[in-house]
Amino acid sequence: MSKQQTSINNKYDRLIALIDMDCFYCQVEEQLNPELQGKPIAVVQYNAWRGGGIIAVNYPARAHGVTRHMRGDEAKEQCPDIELVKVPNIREKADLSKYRNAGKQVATVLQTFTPLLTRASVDEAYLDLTEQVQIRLMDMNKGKFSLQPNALKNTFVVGYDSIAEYVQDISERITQGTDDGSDELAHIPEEDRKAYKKSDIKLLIASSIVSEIRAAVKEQTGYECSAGIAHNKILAKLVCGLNKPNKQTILPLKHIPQLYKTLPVGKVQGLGGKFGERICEDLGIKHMGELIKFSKEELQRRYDEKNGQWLYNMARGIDLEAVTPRLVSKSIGCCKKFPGRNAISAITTLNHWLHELAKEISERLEQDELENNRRPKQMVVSYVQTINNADVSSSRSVNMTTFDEEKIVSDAIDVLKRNTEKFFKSSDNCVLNNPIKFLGLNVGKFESTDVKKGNTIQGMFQKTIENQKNETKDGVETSDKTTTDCDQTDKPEESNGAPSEDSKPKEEKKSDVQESYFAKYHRMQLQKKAEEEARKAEEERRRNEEEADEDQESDEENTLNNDMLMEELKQNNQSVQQQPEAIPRSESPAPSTSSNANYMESYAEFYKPLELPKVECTKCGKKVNAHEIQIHTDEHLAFQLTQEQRVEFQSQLKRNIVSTTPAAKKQKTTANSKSKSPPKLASIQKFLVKAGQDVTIAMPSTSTASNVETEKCQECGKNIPIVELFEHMDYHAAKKLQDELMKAEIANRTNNNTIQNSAGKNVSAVKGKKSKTKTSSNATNNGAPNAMKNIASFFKNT
DNA sequence: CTTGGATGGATCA
DNA sequence: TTGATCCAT
Repeated sequence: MSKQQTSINNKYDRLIALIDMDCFYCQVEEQLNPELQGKPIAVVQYNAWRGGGIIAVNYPARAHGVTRHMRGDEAKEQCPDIELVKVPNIREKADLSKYRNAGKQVATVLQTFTPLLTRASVDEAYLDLTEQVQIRLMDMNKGKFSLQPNALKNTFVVGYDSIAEYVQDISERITQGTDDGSDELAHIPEEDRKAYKKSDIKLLIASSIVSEIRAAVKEQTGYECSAGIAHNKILAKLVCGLNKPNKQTILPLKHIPQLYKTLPVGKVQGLGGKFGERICEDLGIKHMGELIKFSKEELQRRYDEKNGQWLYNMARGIDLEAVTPRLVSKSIGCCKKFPGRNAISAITTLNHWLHELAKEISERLEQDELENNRRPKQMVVSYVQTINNADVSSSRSVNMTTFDEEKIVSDAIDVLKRNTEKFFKSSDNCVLNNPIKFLGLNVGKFESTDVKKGNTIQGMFQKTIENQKNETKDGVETSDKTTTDCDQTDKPEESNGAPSEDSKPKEEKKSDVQESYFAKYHRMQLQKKAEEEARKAEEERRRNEEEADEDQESDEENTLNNDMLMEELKQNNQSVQQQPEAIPRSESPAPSTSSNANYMESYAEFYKPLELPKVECTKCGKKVNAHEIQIHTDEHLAFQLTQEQRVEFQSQLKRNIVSTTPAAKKQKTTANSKSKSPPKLASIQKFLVKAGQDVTIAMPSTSTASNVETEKCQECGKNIPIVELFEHMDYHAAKKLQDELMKAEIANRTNNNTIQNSAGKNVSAVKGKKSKTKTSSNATNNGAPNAMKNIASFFKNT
């Protein structure tokens, strides 16, 4: 099945963030060994040969010119002070479980903000924040939320010198009204204008949420990350890399062309390989911007319908791929290369390595089952052999029934024998006919072990919710009539100190219910730790031996006494490396984009369902589309869950609202006191009317059919059809923002603070033209509460 | 002497 | 569905 797509009509409606951990492995190591903090480090695996292969470099080291693709020794040359941290070996194989666990920890935090996230890799996740932005817009409207400087910290905007200019730009466009922006909008197709106009406000709000997310990640895990915020995945990913580390970048629609102008085609995800190269050659282009010249027909003719359509869209900054909720990987695998002479040629060697791989798989599966209640149905054995000097890769699958190591091994051997012609050398049935230079075991096709719910998405949601319920059981019970805004009573702040040093995953502490699960989990952790210790000792001993041995053959051969067999094979394998012709194959895949209808249906499951049966939410009483109820409930739960974690934020936020601006204070009190009574006409509106200025965002017309379900707008008292409520609230929120901005302008006259763009790291191509003078005082607003200022302080004096 | 190694996702015939 | 291949980090 093709990937889920959103409707082309929603192309500017979604708010997507990519969160990417900064040099993640290094951060993990630094946290594990605080002595390393601040020093240049790199993480290497297998440091026997030339200092080992670098798999991560921290920023101090990068400053010295150390990059990945270097060996440890080269890094030392570049940066003599560098600390090379070696990935531990388990069973003579690099063990990355540390990083997997750390990644899981991060994902756990991310999950509390939205269920709509895809874990893209161990250190990256896509989040769809569309609904959260809507909620926040409403909160803003109710005065429960206002943008604070902290929310804009470390934030960059493509095309602007600073976030301040961006905010100001938004402000100006709002106050100047629709007509003034028509220059800009003139090129925008009529049907897109509405979304286009709201884009910047929403991106800004999304960015403020991302700020909180990143702060929460930092607070709860100790890890720093960067983020990109845009209307789709690919652009979010793209801009995430623009400012690093520990920064986030917004991509406004308006500046996509500018960004594209000098953006090498290969930078776009999906175009980094052969397909991208082929495009550049075929079309004689280098930059994304040049792609816009080509018609959809031509692109489709050259590259097939799907790829052509996708390219056509991408050239316009459009990517419709949905963020599908997925927290756990679809497959679990491990593999190892046996390069050159190390190629496996003896059956005993093969057996040995299969056992090692099987052990790892089996262990990880056990763990996985505990955590995720699932078992794989299938195992894939993949291998690369050298057959008369050419590499041949193959893979075979077998059904999987048990995690038993022996069974896994024998199955693997079976498929190998079955599918490798003349498995053994004719002379000797101990020697493989074709040496194996790569071996991998991969399991997948998971099946839920939870018999009640299948492994349908619905079921998984259900289960997630149940887990969360259990974890919060002692906390918030149902029945309280809180809305999703979750206006909580202030709790005493508990200093959520630095992340604990102990290496146990955080999940453990989360709860004391579900004894058996955690007991089991804990036991496994301890056991694993013990085993690790033992292995470390063993490893240490062996390394010492190796170091004594000047002629560094690989560990494997030393361990296995099949040198003679190897020698025999060396003769045959005086390999000439052959460069396979770099002829582009047939259509390389690009992310799919068939613009067929009905993706809305699939996407809608997670986003905005159309008219369908409704059910009443037991928590807020709101009527929700039936198949949306789980997500809706999830939201409540997410808020409940994160209450403790976020109470600090929230109360801080409130204090700031109260303490910074009298106006904000007033807003807040009115918001609280009015409760149900029809709101007095918001002062903004009056102000606006008085000022005789147009509003950018016109009050959306509401349908008046009598049979639609409506809800009374808290702000203006009108009955608004539920389906239009979000949009309606947008309208108010936009005005609120405008109000904020105007107040800010006023305040600005007495307040000179500006926000400083911390580094000149902007992509040169996308630098804004306007470079207004900035005060050079590095007005940091970190930390100190009284340094927290209202958004007003972010305006420049012009 | 190994176009980095381990890992995961996705596409296509 | 399977196996080969590509892509990304």
